[in-house]
Amino acid sequence: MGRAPCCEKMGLKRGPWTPEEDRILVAHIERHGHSNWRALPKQAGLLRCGKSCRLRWINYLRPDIKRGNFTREEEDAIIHLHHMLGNRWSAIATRLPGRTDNEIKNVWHTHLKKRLEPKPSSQAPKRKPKKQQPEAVTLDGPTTLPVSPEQSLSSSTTTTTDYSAASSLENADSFISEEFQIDDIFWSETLAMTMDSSGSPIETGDSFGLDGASAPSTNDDVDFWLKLFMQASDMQTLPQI
DNA sequence: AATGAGGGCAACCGCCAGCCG
DNA sequence: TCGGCTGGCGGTTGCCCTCAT
Repeated sequence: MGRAPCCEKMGLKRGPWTPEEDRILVAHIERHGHSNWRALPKQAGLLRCGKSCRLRWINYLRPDIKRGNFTREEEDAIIHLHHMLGNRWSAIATRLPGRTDNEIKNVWHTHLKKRLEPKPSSQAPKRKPKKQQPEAVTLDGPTTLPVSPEQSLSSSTTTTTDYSAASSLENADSFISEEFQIDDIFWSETLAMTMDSSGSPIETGDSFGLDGASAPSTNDDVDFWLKLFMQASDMQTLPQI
């Protein structure tokens, strides 16, 4: 299975897109669609490779892209979905309408991963957050992970980073919006709903690591967590997750 | 005011899987 | 069945901006 070259390197522009290129790409896609990314730039008169066009469209120009800072709910959703799915950013993105895998990946690496890392108490951040919109959450602040006793579903296993981080986060004393707390009641109800017919909890497996290589071992596991999370979304009055 | 450090994010790179002739 | 082509994905890079000194 030979590998096609990404694009013809010669004569193709790289780097940031100009407003004019954006306009051309959007106009072309609106008129003709994007049935063939490879042929698209030539048809549209763009000196870009098809991959670049696709990326630009998907990550930036698509009309349904939601711009702006991630909300607390979205960040919590990412944390939770990442716990479920690992580094499957596209899968996570499908659960967050308007957000792209690239964006989620960036947010994870720049904000959320740090947030979950245990913070040495003696090391206060030296810099203020770069920018904050009014509705934006404090990126360095604590989060409200849906941690509960029922996480023994997987706590009997060798989960490491997330739970320690979660517990440290739980100990944080900064403001946490009550509205988005997921408490024991939630877990009791949700888990009760996800019992199988025999009344025993669905086996969740033990492979929800962070490295992607240890993603859920079966589709059933993923389905379980996705179902669980969607139910959580319904119950927590989340606007859209 | 200058400058170096660090963070954020758009874009690129390389691999993989599926489709099709 | 095989091999080429394409779209899609995750990892990584590098530029630009902000902040601390």
